[in-house]
Amino acid sequence: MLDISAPSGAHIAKQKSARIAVPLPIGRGAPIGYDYIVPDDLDVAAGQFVEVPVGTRLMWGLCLSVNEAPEIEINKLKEIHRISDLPALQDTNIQFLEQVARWTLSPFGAVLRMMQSVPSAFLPPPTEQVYHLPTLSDGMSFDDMQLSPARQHIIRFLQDAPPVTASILARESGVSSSTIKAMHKAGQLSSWHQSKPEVIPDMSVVLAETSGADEHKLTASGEAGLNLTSDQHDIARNIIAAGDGFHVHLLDGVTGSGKTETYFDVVRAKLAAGKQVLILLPEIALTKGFQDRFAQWFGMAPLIWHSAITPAVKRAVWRASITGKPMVVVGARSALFLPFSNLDLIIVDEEHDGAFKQEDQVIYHARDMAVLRAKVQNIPVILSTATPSLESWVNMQQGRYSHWQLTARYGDAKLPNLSAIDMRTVSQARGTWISDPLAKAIEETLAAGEQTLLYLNRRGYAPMAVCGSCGDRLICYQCDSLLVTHRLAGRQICHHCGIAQPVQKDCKSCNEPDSMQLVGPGVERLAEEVLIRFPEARFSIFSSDALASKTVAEETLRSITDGEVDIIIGTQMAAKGHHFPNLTLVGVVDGDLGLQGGDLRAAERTFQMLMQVAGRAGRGKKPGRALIQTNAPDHPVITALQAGDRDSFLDQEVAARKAAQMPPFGRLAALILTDTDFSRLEQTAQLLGKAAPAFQSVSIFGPAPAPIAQIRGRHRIRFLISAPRAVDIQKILMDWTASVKIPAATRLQIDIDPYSFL
DNA sequence: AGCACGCCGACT
DNA sequence: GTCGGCGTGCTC
Repeated sequence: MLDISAPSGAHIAKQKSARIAVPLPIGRGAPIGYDYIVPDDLDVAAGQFVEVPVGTRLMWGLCLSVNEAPEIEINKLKEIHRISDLPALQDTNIQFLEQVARWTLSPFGAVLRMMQSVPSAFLPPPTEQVYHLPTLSDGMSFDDMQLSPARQHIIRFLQDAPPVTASILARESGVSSSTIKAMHKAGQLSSWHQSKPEVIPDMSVVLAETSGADEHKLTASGEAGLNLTSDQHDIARNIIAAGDGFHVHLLDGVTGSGKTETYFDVVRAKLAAGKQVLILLPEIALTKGFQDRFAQWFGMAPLIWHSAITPAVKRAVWRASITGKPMVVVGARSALFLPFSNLDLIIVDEEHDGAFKQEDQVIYHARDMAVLRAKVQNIPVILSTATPSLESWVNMQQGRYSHWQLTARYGDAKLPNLSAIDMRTVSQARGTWISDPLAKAIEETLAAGEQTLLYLNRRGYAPMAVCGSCGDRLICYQCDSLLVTHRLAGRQICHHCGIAQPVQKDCKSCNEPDSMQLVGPGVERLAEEVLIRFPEARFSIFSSDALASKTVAEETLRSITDGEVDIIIGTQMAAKGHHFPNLTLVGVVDGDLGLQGGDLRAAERTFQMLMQVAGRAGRGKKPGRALIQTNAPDHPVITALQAGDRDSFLDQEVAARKAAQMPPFGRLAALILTDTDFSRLEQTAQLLGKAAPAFQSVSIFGPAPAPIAQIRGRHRIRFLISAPRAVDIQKILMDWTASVKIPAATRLQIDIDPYSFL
C-alpha cells in the first residue's frame, strides 16, 4: 500500500530491516546473520523462520531481530521473500543454538542447520486434490451427456461416495488417472484442495487415559511390569519433587534394575501436565525392545527421530515440536536439535555411551549439549546408566548432580558371577581362541540347555592379513588402517571408509604368490572354532554385517529368544539393549581388546563394555556367570569387575585423571587439519605450529599425524591442547586459528573434549 | 554448504 | 577453436 500523499522517497526511509541467520557454515565466531528489507506486507518478528535470497538461491533462515530504523543503506539489501506459518522459535532455543556454537567453536549457521533439518517443514502441510461431482445447471443430467463407459463408471462411483483423491478414484473405479484429468478439464468433475492430515500420533490419547487413573499405573491393563517397585516409585517421586527448574539427575542402576520404568513414570507426569519430553538413546539402542516397553507403558508408540525416518514423519514431528504439542520423542543425538517450544524434560539413556559423540561437521557430545539445553531452558535432565561416565561421576561427587541408585534386579534375577581366565597360564593351540576353562563352561551350559554369548568386538573373519614372506600388512590405500577380511562376504574391507576388495592371496609388495596369511580372530572365525569344538551346538553370529537386513535381524532375534540357538557369537551389537532370558554364560574372548592404545578413556570404556556384556547373563530367573579371558588379570579394570566393585574402579580412575590434570579436571581440545594434498597440509600445520600460543599453563602437542592418519583420501594432522579447567580454551583456539591464513582446500576442525586420541 | 566465476586439457 | 575439469571465493 503506497501512500501517495507522502513525498516520494519517504516510504524508503520508513522501511524496516531484519537480521536473518542463514544455515550456512560461514564465519567461525563471526557476527551472525545478514540484513534484509522487510516488505510492508510482511509482519516479521524475532524467532520467525523466513525465506530469503542468498546468492543465487532461496533458503530458509531465522529472524534474529527487526530494526525499525535501519542506518544501513537500505537499497543495497535484498528483500525477505516470505514467512513460515509456524510460531516463532522460543528465545531460549536461540540461546541454546548460540551456546552450542560458542562451546564447539562452530559457526552459528552450522548449528542452525542442525535445527533446520527439515526444510519442507516451514510451510503448511501439503494439500491434495479431492474430486466430487459438479452441480449441474437446471435441466441437465449426466445421462444426457453421452459419456464413455469409463466416464460413466466414475460418475456412478462418485454418486454415493464422499470426495476422494485421484489415486483412490482411479483405483476404485478402475479408470486411468488421465481420464480423471480429462473429465476435470471438461467440467464433468469438480475438485478442491484439502490439507493432508498429519501422520503424527496424538499424545492426547495418553492424557485422557492418564487423568483419574491410578497414581502409578498408566493403563488399566494391569499387566505385569506396569507396577513400580517401591524403590522405583520413590525415586520417580523424588525426581518429580525436585521441581521443573534446571536439575541434573544421575539415575544409576545395574542392567535390569528398572531404570527405564522409573523414568517412564516421570515422563508420564510431564505428559499429563501437557509438556514435551525428549528421550535420547545412543543410535544402536533404538531397538524394537525399547519401543515395545514404551508401548506397554503408554499404550502407544513413541515418536521416533533418527536419520532414517521418512520425510513425512520428520515433517510432522518437527512441526509438532515447535507448535508445542504434548509429545514424547525418542531419538538419536540429532533429536536434541528439534525446536521444542514446550520442552520440560530431557532424558539421556546410557549416558556413558560413546555414540553420543558426533564426530562430523559440528563436533559435539549429545549428553553434554543436553545438559546445556536443560540449563538454558531451565528444565530437569535425567542421565541414566549402569556405568556412569567419569564426567558424570565427578559432577555427582562434587554435588552438581543428584544421585539416584537402583540396586535390585527384577524378581529373582541376579548379577552374574564374574571371573577372569589368565591366558598366560593356559596353553592355547595356534589358531584357536577359546581356552579350556571357557570351553568347559560352554559344555556345562550346553548340557543344562542354556545359552552362551561369546563376546568378541571384532567384525568379520580376521582383523589382519600379513605376507608370510615379507611381513607386509594389507592396509587400505586411502586410509592407513588394516583391511579386515570378511569371509562370508568374500571381501577385504576397510572399516573406516568402507572400501572393499576381493580377498587378495598374493603379496603385492614382494610378489610372492599365495603368501597372505590371516591373523587374529573376528566373529566369523570364532564361529569356525565353535563349529569344530561344539559340533552339536546351534550357533548364530550377531554382528552388524550378519544382521544387515531387517528381516534377518528380526529372525535371528526371534530364534535366539525362542531357544533355537545355543551359542551367540556377537560383537558389541549383542551387548546392548537385548534381553535373552535363557542366557546364563557370557564368555569374553578378548578382555584386553580396547585396553590398548593411548586413549584417555580406554579403561573406562572397556569397563563399561565388559560390565554391559556381563549383564547379559542371568537376566531371567537363572543365575548367570561371566568369564573374561585376559592377559592382564591384574589390570584395575579386570580386578574391579571381578570384585564387582564399580565405585572403587571409578574412584581410582578419578584419582588418576586428577593427578594428570585430565578431563574433567583439566580441559582438552583437538585441532584437526585435513587435506588431500599432504605437502600443502604439512605446510599449514608448520605454520600453525609456529603461531601456537605460549601460555605457561597451556600445553600444545603436535603437529602430529592424527590417530587415523588418512581417511577417505584426506590426510590428517592434529594438535592436542591441554589446559587447566579455569582457562578459556575456546578463546585461545579462536585467537590462534584466526592468526594463521589457512588455504581454502585445507579443512580445519575443532574438537572440544575429544574422545579418541593418542 | 552450494553455486558462479575462472583458468588449463581432450574433443564433437 | 569449445566443453568441462575442479580450485577459489562469496553469500546481506
